[in-house]
Amino acid sequence: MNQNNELDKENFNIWLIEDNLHFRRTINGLINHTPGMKCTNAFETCEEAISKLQTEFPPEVILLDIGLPGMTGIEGIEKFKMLSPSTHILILTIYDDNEKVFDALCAGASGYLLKDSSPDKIIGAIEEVLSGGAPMSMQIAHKVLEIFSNLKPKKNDYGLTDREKEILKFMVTGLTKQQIADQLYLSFHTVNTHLKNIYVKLHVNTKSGAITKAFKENLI
Amino acid sequence: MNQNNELDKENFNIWLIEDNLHFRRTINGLINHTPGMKCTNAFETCEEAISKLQTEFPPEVILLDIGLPGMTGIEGIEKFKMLSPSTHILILTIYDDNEKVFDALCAGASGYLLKDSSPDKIIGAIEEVLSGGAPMSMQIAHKVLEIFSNLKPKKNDYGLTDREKEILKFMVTGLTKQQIADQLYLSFHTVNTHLKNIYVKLHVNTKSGAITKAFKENLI
DNA sequence: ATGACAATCGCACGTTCGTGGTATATTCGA
DNA sequence: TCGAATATACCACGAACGTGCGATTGTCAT
Repeated sequence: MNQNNELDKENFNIWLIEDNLHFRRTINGLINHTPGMKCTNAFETCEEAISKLQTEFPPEVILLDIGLPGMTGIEGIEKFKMLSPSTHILILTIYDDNEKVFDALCAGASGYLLKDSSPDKIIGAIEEVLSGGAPMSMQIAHKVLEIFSNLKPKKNDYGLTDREKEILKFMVTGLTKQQIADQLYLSFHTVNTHLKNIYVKLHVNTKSGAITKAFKENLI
Repeated sequence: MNQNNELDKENFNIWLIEDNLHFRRTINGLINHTPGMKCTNAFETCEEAISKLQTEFPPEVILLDIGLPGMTGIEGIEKFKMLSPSTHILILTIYDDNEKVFDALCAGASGYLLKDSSPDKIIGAIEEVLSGGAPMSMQIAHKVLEIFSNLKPKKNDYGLTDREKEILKFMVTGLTKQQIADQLYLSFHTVNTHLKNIYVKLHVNTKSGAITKAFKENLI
């Protein structure tokens, strides 16, 4: 164990989860014909892989399809990441809709490949994951940045003044009017007035409404 | 204009914004020695580039440094995107901290390269951007996915029951207890009790606090 | 079948909020 | 220099909230 010759040989264990038999065999063969990699397990479902995790050491990389029968790949990612956080999960799927991509990456996937990727790309992606990268198909990378740019609406601040924004921030922390007044060395009445003005500008009439709007429209 | 021979020749205009003279010259030369690309302008600051945009047609791609004197690259991205939404902005910088990466991509950058990228990679990235991709250095891609996985804490739901989560959702919409009761065909007292229990579980004691927590911890 | 939990309903009391007013000082651009 | 906007402050009253006590019903696993 001390003389770890696995690392010297760079013989990495890779698991494959893919319900399509043909594709499973193809990828399996591809990996096993690559020096330094070994596909030690190939499953049809996440459930099988998870039960195997109880008895075997986790692999360095799991190649995972998303559209699986039974447990969906997204749920699978979360499970795997719980059972073996250091295992890299590389998505290999036909799905490229924003929702799936977003969910998979949020769940902790280390990369996302589309199934039209060439064998070279797939092997390259595994290597990239092993060296700390985050391989993505071109389309996926594009989608990822798209998601980012939609992440910050940051549009109109409804004409809130600086003071009003400041008070809004305090509101969000859950303070009462009196507590906000104390924090800012103001009179209760002043804070009260500011709140009234904020409500008008945000078209709400409760603290709750103001807070919800603040979060949804990135006013804070 | 109809016989658009620019596209046939694939002669793409590229602008460069970079305050380091040496680097600017290097990249400039690199681009101009690549068939199909032309670095038609090289600036030291975003301000210069923006004023040029008033009189010249925007380029297909802008290579942009982030650590600039005057207007920061992030602000620059927003300005460029406003003036010419179709122009791709490719970040080329030494900065790789999460904050900068996140802000740049949210602002609308189409790619993010680190300055230690090889000339090949830089040219390749420009080509990738032009063909609808989103090139990123390996480290950046990794950070991007890291940001994603931190995006959804989605951890403990504080043991809220289904009913409590449902009521929490209504709370977020700004309804009063009585209104929530009406919506769910419940007594005011029932809703009141649920709120009390929610407060205990979330460790808050106001609607505002519950809503804030709901947003911050993705309970909704 | 017994206990734990969830969901429902009730009352009372003090606190906080939302809203209708009014009013003054300061700042700042037209 | 003269409004307009902003920040500040005050009062009063009904509505809504937060919290202390209850209680009954059903489910579900031990």
